[in-house]
Amino acid sequence: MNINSPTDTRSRIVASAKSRFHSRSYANVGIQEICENAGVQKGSFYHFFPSKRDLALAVIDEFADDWANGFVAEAFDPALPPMERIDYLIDAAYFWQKAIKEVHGRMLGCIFGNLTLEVSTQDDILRAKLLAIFTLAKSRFRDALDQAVAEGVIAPLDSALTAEAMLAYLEGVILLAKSQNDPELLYRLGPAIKTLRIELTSS
Amino acid sequence: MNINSPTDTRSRIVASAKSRFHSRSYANVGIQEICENAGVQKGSFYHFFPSKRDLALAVIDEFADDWANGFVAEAFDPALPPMERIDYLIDAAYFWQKAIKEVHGRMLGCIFGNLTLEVSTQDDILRAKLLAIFTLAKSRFRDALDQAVAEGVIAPLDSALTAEAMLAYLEGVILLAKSQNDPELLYRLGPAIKTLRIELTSS
DNA sequence: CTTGCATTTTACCGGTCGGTCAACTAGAGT
DNA sequence: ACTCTAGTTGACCGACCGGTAAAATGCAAG
Repeated sequence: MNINSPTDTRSRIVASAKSRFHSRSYANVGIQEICENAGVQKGSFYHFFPSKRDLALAVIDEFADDWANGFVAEAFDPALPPMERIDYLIDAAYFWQKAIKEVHGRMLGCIFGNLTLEVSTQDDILRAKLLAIFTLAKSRFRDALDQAVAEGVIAPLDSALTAEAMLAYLEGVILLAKSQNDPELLYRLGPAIKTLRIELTSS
Repeated sequence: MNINSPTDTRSRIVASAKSRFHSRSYANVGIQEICENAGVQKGSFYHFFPSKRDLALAVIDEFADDWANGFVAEAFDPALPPMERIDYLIDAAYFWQKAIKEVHGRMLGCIFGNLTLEVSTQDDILRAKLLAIFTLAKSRFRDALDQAVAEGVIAPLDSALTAEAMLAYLEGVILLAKSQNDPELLYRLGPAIKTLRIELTSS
């Protein structure tokens, strides 16, 4: 029992799966292929993961970590004026997708969105995991909106619903951009996210 | 060479594939399963479709027809005031997803969106087909916006970009609703589509 | 030196994948 | 009657699917 990773087998599996699930799809990528790319035997895979679904859960976790510790942490920096955080996030998403396309030749979009549409009718455990990621993202938007309202930067609104609407819009723009294989759509449509508003209903 | 369909084999295949691709995914549904459900032999399938992809193209076409001749035709009725068409479309999408969930137990979402995220990095022909569907949908939004501007109902805006933003928003809301398996999200977030605005840039 | 456990290797399971093929049936045109 | 062809059948292809099991390693603690 070593506190440091005794081997990097598990992480190589996850790394291989991350890029493949992102660039293709869940069902289209087999365990065999992942293992070959990671230089691991299939029996060894099943030592670390009880099933393919558990690999997907680990992949989602790692992507969520990358996301929370990467540009999203920068975008939602509390030191930034709240509405600028949203601009920053859109910018970051744009540059990220653009960078992926330059390297990979394709707009891969958002894995959370990709996986959601692929598996959420077939696997409630994966769906719940994805939903938790979206719920977290939504709360970042909401915090920014609440602060903007508190500072008088924007007029009062239903921050919970508007945050959800903004997240939906971001996912939708990424979807459409993927259908065009063109990240520039994010640049053109992204900034309109701040025009979305859902009013408070009289309680 | 009969102008009437000599048999309904082909249409039974497509009908079986439509419901399965919609409720699961493209990669997850095999030709064998489709054939069994349609009461058709696999060899017969390949008499009508050169490949699985061609079946997907036919499925997309049929869904697009359903869509264009169904509630979308009603929603985008030129007799309706332009902005009401958009309300109508959102309503129709909500009731449709709700009806599907009541029958099927699941929110299945939009097949065009589902397929886009699943296959568009792997098959440019399918991606192009899906893109054409989105382009058509976009033009319906745009026509409504142009007319609303002409009638002075809304302030001038960039109708092409705003139409695209609205379509993106609709797809995004459906995605999020699917992640929650709850069509009510469409009801709560849908109406905010009319708050989206992209201004004309000075030419 | 031995025990014990985590890891790895290798071979294997039944089933399904998308797709092919040759043989056969049935109906329409001549 | 004969031919042509669209449609249909069922067997078959190699490859791959997710997952299993047992034997072999390596390594660390006693």
